[in-house]
Amino acid sequence: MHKLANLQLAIMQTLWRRGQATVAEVQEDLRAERPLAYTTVSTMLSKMERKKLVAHRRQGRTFVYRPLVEQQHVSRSMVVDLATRLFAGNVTEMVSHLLDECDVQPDELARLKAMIDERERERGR
Amino acid sequence: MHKLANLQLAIMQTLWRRGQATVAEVQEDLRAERPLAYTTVSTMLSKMERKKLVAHRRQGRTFVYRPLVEQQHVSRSMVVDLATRLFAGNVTEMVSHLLDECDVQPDELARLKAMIDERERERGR
DNA sequence: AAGTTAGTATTACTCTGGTAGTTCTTGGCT
DNA sequence: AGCCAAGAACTACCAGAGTAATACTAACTT
Repeated sequence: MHKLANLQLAIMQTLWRRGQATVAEVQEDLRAERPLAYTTVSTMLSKMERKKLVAHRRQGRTFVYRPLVEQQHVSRSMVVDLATRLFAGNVTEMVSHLLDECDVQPDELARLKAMIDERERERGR
Repeated sequence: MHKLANLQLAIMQTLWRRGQATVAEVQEDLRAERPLAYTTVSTMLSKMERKKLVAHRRQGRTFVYRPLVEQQHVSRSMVVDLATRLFAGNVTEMVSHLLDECDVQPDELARLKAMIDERERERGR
């Protein structure tokens, strides 16, 4: 069960997006949102490596990191975890809160309904 | 923006459910899921009081705690926070993951669709 | 009145996440 | 060959969550 904290998740996001990245690249990607010292990113990546979230290989003198866990996997476990802790797994309530707060576009709603129909059909069989 | 960690959220849940509670009651409620020393719960409540999450009044020699933040409020901010951090606010994706993992009953799906229809109607006007 | 006990107050310790400075190393350039 | 700079390694520090033992206090019981 992988549950990532704020910064660690942000770092994983850039690794997922790029496939792999050096410390400098991760730092660059995060700069706009949160400007961090080079060594901060580096330290974090080391800690994440200890936890088997990422791995690195050498390329010349620099390290190139790659993710070891899948985005899908992490997303799911975090979403489910929150749903469990907040609503005892009551999905409807969770979705309700989601729709309340983020104001969702009509086409988004349509897509959602389509998705649900899909599931219903699968279930029905 | 209130973002509660694991135990603190669990404690809030019991306060929300009961309206108010003593340390002993909270401890009892949590016992099944996580057996904690009386003083652990007590310490935690003190810390939460410093953060204005709860308040207490005396009743005889014992403290009765009550929540200072609303469940709705906390739920929403935590859900939205996660949606933002995981999916850049893409609600559909979040719901998709939700439905993937928790396997949802048909009547639950129906209720979800109904809810979406509701929103569509509101939006349409 | 004195002792037991339920409960609060105090203190302390560990772990993880986050942040970064300082030092060491080495590859590339002149 | 020797220097320079980029990057890794090491060390350190703080805050917050979680966990609990110990010390103190006052209420009830006999």
